[in-house]
Amino acid sequence: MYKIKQVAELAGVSVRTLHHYDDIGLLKPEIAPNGYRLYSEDDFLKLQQILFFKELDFPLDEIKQILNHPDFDRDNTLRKHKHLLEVKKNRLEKIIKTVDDTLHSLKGGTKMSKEKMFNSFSMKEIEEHQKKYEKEVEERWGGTDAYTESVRKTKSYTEADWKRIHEEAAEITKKFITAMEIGPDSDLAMEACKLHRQHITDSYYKCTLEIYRGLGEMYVADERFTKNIDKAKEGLASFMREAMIVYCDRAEGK
Amino acid sequence: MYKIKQVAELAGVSVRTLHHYDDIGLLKPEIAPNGYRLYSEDDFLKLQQILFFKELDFPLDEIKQILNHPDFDRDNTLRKHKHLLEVKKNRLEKIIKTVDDTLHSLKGGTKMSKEKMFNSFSMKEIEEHQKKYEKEVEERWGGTDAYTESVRKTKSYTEADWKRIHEEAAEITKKFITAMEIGPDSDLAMEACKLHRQHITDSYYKCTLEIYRGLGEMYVADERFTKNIDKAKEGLASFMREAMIVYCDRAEGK
DNA sequence: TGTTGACTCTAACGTTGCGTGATAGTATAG
DNA sequence: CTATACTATCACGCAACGTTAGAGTCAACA
Repeated sequence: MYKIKQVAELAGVSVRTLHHYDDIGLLKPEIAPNGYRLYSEDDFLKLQQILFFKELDFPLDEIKQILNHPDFDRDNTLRKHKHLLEVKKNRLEKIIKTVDDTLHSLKGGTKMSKEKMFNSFSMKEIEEHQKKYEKEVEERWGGTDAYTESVRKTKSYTEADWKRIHEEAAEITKKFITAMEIGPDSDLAMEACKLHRQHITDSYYKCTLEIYRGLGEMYVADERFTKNIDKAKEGLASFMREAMIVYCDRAEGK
Repeated sequence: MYKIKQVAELAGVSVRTLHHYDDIGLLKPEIAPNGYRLYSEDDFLKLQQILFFKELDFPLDEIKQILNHPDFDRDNTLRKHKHLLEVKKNRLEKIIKTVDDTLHSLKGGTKMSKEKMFNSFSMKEIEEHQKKYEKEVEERWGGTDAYTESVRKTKSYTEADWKRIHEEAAEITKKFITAMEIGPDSDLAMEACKLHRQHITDSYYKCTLEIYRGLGEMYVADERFTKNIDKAKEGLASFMREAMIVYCDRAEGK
């Protein structure tokens, strides 16, 4: 475990930066009995990810959304980083070329067009890739509006908010696990679904029956979701899907 | 001549950005009778320089200092840009390498050291080059303290301040030109030196006799200074140097 | 045991470079 | 003459910290 100054020095960031990341819920360390922050090895890995995202000019809010997402996949993310960094490098090479062209032009070469003078500064391509990245994250969340609402809502969440949300989620997971012993159409399973759906609506975005049904499918169709959910109990994702289908069918009068 | 929206679109910056650059005195266009801003071809060249500096993360205050400096040399500056951009590109390549190393580590490769995880993010080398750049600019200004005072002072100058300063400078130049007809040790030449030195002290930094003497030497030793000053009249730089030496000798009782 | 310097905490103001919105004047096309 | 687009200034807001202040904690030292 490391104290804050040690982390700052090893990572090349300031103590203030680490305070800020803690305050906004991006990188929250353990707290010692004396109130000091204590950072783990895993915190270092997370910090490295954060710095990769920062290098690509992602805003901290968005980095937080991505890193805190249930289906966050480090390998996949790193591959995307590499690609975006190559795009950024290409842009830099274009700017260097523009410097050369400008030098040549000043030496009595042909006059440069405005387009040639300025197009290398454009962030368009990088922003397009960022948007594609965001869209990919978004597609797992059930809809553009839902995603937007989620981002808007979670933006203002305090530490206390997050703590409560995570506790609620843990309680709901317990109910689902207990219901696994009974059946996906049991009263307990239905109650768990009701609470689950309500939790998503309260904390993230309005979860319609359509979205909820699609979410159940995703829990199984996307193995990253499955793997993450099954961490709590093997087979939980599959069970939740079944229960969610029953819940939605009943709610729709089927 | 171009209106603001045209410039914004051609250069890929926002109208607000151009307003801001006007407000802070970085890029000041002509004003049409109807109050609209009008940008010239030369403004485009200047804007391109600004974007090169921005790409290298120079603060706008500093860009302004550099661009408004009497010995600003576009060729030399572009060569430095190219070099700094290469340094920035090298850093990016190191970050890409770190991504690869991290991916390899995650695949069961050896555990990465903290140093290996974080050292590529360092801005140290870039900052060192920026400092070297700044120091070079600084060395032409007669001393570290003088430079610092100048930056501090000019930071808060308004448009009206700059206008007055430039008018004063023009009047002083006129006196020097008239004094060329008489001699470097004439009363008029001495008066011009007195006003010149006072002008520098009032507007930039405390100009001691030592600094003033050194400035005179520089006006001739550095051909960029010479070229710039001689724009007003051929041979003016050399004449000013002689007059400044006489002025300093007399002030020191030689 | 007390002192001291280093390190830690929280709080809050300041900085930079615009984005955004409001209000009002100017220009041009229909 | 009207509507729309473009222009002006003004001012608040934002993100991501830097910086400073005041106070608590810890370990080394006298």
